[in-house]
Amino acid sequence: MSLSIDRDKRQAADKPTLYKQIRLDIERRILTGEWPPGHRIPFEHELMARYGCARMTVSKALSELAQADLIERRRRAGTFVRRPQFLSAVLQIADIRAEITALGRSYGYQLIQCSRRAANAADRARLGVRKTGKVIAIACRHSADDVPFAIEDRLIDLDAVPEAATADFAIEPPGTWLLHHVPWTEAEHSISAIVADDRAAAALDIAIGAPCLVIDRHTWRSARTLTAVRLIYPGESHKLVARFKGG
Amino acid sequence: MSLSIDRDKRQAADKPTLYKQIRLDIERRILTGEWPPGHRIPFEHELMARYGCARMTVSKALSELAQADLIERRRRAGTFVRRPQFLSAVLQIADIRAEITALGRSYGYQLIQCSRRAANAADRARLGVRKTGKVIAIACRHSADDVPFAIEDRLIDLDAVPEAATADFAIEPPGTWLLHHVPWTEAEHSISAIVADDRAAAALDIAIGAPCLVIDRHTWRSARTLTAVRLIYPGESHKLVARFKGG
DNA sequence: GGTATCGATATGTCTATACATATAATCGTG
DNA sequence: CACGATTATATGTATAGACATATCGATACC
Repeated sequence: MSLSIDRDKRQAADKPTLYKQIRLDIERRILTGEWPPGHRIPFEHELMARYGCARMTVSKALSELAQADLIERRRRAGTFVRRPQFLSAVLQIADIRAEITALGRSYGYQLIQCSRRAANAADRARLGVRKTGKVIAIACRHSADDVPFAIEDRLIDLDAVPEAATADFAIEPPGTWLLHHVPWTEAEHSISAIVADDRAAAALDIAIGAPCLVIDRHTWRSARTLTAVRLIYPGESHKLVARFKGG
Repeated sequence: MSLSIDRDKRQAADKPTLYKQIRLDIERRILTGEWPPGHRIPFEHELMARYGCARMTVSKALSELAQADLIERRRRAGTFVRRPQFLSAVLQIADIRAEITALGRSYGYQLIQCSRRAANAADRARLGVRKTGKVIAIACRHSADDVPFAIEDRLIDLDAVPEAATADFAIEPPGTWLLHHVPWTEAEHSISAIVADDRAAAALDIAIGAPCLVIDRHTWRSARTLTAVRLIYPGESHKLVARFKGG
């Protein structure tokens, strides 16, 4: 009673289970435009009949498609193909030490400067806080195979992260320490390009005026600022790569 | 370019069902580091006992976490916490026209050059294809409120996207046309920084040597290259912003 | 016309059970 | 010991049935 299902011919990788066949079949119809955005997908009981299976099985296929944001399910109304999504990229950025070691290169770290002070006006502006308080200001450099990889300029709000007072940033990079000790709930990246000034050029061993990629990252826990960091990478040697799926 | 970003929104007012509670509970333990990468999550039968439910219920929770790449499940061995993606941002990138108009600014578009030709060696390398075939090469400029916003340099594989031959890229930007006519399954971004050469400087009305942000985007449908595009933005006036949640 | 109620309906969650399948661990044999 | 065969086990898929829940539409009421 089950009717034949077109199999994806370009990859015969894993064994097709029924719910995966259903998922791929629907996915194909959506991606080819046969079922355009807004189209109502057949009801679960219709799909049960079409594929000759139990409702839980089609439900599993549809749930995965919903989790992948390809379709939208509404009680009583039915299941619908979602509006075309914008390109959506998952940018995965490990901390720098993990990133370099993951590449199989040796990681080097030099603390350039680390001071503890009462937040001045510039610090407060950068952290986006109003009250005065204590901060730690850190400048350091990361290198891969002894070649400068990035320089880091960081402020940590000591009132929000009091444990940071006990950390030794001469040994462990602040980014790594924070990731392992401080849970965060929100972050914001701002990526831009600058040309190297004399300080950056000297630290990165590049020419003044060379292009650099800049990541400004601000991290919060429940609306409370934890840290603000600026990372400067040589722009020609470094790339941020994001690979993703969409439809 | 203020590529806008928000992260998933639909977790807020969910009534806690059992499987969701289980999922959130495990998610929390992973994100707080209580269960670090490589840690073996309790077996399904242990979780059944802990939460007092059927195996299908914990299985559903674990399956969703596996689909989100937070955990890895191996038959006979168990379920393990994956190497965390420390920072992961969902960048939602509209095509440039939609982006500019969404900002309430007027969109302008100028086609600089458009030609159809047999792919030369450089084209094939850029598209990552072996066979010779026809391509469309396009250069154009996007502006917001009559200020240059970005320049675009694009190749379209005509064998993969034959419909592109009928499009009029003097009227509609190629990115917009593609987004509306060609479904894609995979894409890759590479973000880097360069300094403006004379051509970019002239087109963007900036100084030669000024920093620029570059996005190289490659798009596939089922392992078939569709298009490769390089977008160059003035680096000081535009930023890629990603805001997201995490743990 | 406007509004409150209520029933029908599609999805959402959960259970208990069954068998399939991949593979870590063990056992047996040369 | 080395190595192939066997077994135990955790996950993977599938089922039928039950009840929950959101909500569209119609009906009744003001």
